[in-house]
Amino acid sequence: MKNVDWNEAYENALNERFSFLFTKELIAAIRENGKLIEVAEGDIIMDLGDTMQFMPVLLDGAIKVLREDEEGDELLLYFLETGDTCAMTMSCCMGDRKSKVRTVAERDSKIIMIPLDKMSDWIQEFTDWRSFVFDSYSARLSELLESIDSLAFMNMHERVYKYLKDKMMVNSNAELNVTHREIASDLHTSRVVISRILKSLEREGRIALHRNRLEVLEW
DNA sequence: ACATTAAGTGATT
DNA sequence: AATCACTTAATGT
Repeated sequence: MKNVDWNEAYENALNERFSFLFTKELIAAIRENGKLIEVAEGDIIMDLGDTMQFMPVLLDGAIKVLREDEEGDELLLYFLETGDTCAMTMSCCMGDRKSKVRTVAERDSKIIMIPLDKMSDWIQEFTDWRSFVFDSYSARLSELLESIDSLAFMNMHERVYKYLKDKMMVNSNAELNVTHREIASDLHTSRVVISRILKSLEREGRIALHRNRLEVLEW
């Protein structure tokens, strides 16, 4: 995780990706106040208990958001994609400033960090910022409900397949660099169970298996 | 050649 | 679906 300076390429990316969402004035304010960071795949961006000082806006890449218990067992909540922001930070603005989730870079990503003290100002000042914040909050809530549904109503077989499809979507790649162990950890089950399910998906011709890698053939 | 790590599988609960 | 126990396969040193 490293800080980078704004340059033309980043400004262009900001303009391109957000011009249909944000006004010129807001984009200028983001450019003025936002700090840029780059993270590499696998980097932990925020961990449990970390104090939030910035609201992250994903400029490029993908991030996975995980819950963790005392023993270190994880559960994937959802993925964030370009243009998304973290709902945890928003709840932090309303009181508790400690993160209750862990965020890990799913792939190399670029993030704009907005200082939290801008949040309340901007919500009053820019209607487009206000919509963005509330829309993001509601989108994250929907995703959370979706993950509760899959946890409560889907069997492991379906959950694994959904996981693969989601992962494929955020990486825009049908080839996934992932181990059985990692999937097991994200879905909070054992490696053996994942291996068996993946094997049966392979027999159905829906995926191809390799070491440290698998390919989704049908979706 | 050897160690380490990932993945496959039968048996049991 | 989870766990154990063991095997096989791939990869690094």
